Amino acid sequence: LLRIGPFSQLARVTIKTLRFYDGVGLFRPARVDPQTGYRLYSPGQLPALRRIRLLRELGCSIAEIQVLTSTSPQSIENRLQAAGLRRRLMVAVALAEQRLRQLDALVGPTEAVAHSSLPLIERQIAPTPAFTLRDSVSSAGGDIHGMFEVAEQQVALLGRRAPCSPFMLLHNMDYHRPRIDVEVCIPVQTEALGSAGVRLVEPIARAACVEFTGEYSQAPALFDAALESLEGTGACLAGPIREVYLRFGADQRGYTLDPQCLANDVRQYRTELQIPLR
Amino acid sequence: LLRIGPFSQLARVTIKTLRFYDGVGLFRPARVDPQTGYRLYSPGQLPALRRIRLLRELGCSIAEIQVLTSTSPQSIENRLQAAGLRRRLMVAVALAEQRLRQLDALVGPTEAVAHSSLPLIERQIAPTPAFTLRDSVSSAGGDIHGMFEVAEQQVALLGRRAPCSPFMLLHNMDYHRPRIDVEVCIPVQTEALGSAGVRLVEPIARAACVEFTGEYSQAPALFDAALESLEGTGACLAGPIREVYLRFGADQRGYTLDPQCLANDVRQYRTELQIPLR
DNA sequence: TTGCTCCTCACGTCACGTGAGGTGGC
DNA sequence: TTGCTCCTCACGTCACGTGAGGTGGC
Repeated sequence: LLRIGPFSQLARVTIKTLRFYDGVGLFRPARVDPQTGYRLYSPGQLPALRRIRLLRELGCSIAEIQVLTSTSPQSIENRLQAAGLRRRLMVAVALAEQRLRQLDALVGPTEAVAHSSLPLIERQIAPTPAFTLRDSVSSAGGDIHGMFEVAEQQVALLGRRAPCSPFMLLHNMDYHRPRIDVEVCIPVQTEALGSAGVRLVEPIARAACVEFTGEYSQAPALFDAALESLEGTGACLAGPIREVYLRFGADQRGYTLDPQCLANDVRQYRTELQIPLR
Repeated sequence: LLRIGPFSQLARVTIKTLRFYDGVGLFRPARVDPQTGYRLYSPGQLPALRRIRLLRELGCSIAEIQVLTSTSPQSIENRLQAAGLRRRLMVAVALAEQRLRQLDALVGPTEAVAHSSLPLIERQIAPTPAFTLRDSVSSAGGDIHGMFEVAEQQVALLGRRAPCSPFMLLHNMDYHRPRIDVEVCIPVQTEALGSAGVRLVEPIARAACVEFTGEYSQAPALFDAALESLEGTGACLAGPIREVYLRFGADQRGYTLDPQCLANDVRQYRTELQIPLR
């Protein structure tokens, strides 16, 4: 059993949210220590909480979720309700897209400015087995660097490093926030699938790709420019954005990397941005 | 100058919202009667309010809108901000679509149930000049019938009725709400374009169409079924849904309709549902 | 006079977040 | 003992909505 802190990190919700859900009776801890009042959660409760969070993000109110999750999950009513959710979300998406068009009309024809010659290349990205570590970090600091250090050390212990570039998934698809939801990925050999922390990272059917040199802080602006230049094409974002580190710096404490992919000077760093489209 | 009530109807916002915006200084009435305290708005303020509402629906906070609308609308910062909005909305849409897929995965493969043989036909719909009347009405009552009566009477006065079926646009794209945003449309001859209340209703490049017989109350369920049966196709809702009244009842007070499109018995009503797709 | 609209002011709502003041565990 | 985590309780936030109690205009 986990205390509220570790459990909240696993579930990617705040402690405050867990206490709130306990208070309204939506999601209760597995056990409450009668001495201390500490809430204790079991990892087995994660799927239930994930379902609740999904429904919230789909626009359900707490009261609706109470109803949906209190009845047997296999009941027909439940499925019908789920169908209603589908419709609701489709409608929400359609309304959002309509507003997008209204916004474009309001701002006026985005002259040729944005459609400058950004060297966007469309590619397919193959599925990749990788050791991954996911966390919500400050977009400012060097937290991601630390995560890569830990991940490389773990892979070194595993002894199945694949000779490919490490990369990162940006799950919230948006650089412009104080905190971002990132998953750092170290490619490993296929045989390592099944080890703890290793998963098959999904392929991308259609990715718009750009490379850049130097500081990582350029990525957000480049991402914006890429989205802008896709404006008239009707393309939509279709999943987490990836940053692939072609040449980068590393501490190499407890592991060793191929010197070909390393650079001492930030100005020689080389990174590719991959934007999944539909 | 209009009092708050009529202005709120024109702008499709509540009186409470207008008072709230006045209170926080976001959107002020053109004049306030010093005697009564009555707020007086000019129709010329409508575009500004529409812009504010659009920004709200795009997810801007009141504070952000204050900043965006206080500077000159042509300033470069403003356009950049608008670009940021574009990104924000694209990201929101992508996240929503991702959740849609998660939902489908959660509910499990929607067996062959929904994909039953709904006779959906894809068609193009031509642009149509029409006299239109738009309002937010209760989805339960017969308010829409009343709107059609008024509209037909107006068109009779105009004397340019086109021999086509009247129809309705459901702007919120969702039947399942207490109040719906509808625009009733009476087709008129092209020459009537320019008369008050007459506009060219947009074409639909791709519409999924179904006809049904009898009570209008069947439309919501049919709409749901249509969306469900489109599930695997990747199609998205692309605009307001239309109901076309092929055969229907009418009071004909002050106007006369072609008997071919009329039915005395509800059971002989004939309606087509047109769902714009992308 | 009636019925409708408008006013202000205070409080409610929704899903949490913030912060104070205090305790438990290593 | 220190530093960290946890607790409760009360209040704050955001963008309005609700309702009371009262006035203006035809």
